[in-house]
Amino acid sequence: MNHCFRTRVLAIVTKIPRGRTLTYHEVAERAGSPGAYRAVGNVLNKNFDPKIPCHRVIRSDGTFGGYNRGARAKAQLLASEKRG
DNA sequence: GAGCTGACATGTT
DNA sequence: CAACATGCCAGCT
Repeated sequence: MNHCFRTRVLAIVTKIPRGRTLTYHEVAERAGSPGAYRAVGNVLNKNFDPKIPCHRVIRSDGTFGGYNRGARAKAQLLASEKRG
C-alpha cells in the first residue's frame, strides 16, 4: 500500500473477489496510476505467487490476455469462477 | 545510473 | 472489420 507500484498492484489483485474480473486499466487506476496499465502487466508477469489471482486481470477489450501459467489456464479459471 | 523489456491501450491505415 | 504503428509507465538487467 505504501510501497512501490508493484506492491499496490499485487495487493489490489489479491483483493479481487471470486467471479470478479478487473482490467489492467482498472488495476492501474486503483494502484494510483491509470496510465501505468503497462507496468501492471509487467508486475504480474514477474509475479509467480499463487497467492495472487492474476488470472482475474484481463484486458480492456474483454479478452483474457496472457498468463504466466498459460493463457489457457487463465481462461479455464475465469470460466470456472464465473460459473461458480 | 542508463537502457531494455513487456500479460496493454488508443489511433490510424 | 482487421492489422500495424506509436505512446505510456514501472520493473528488471
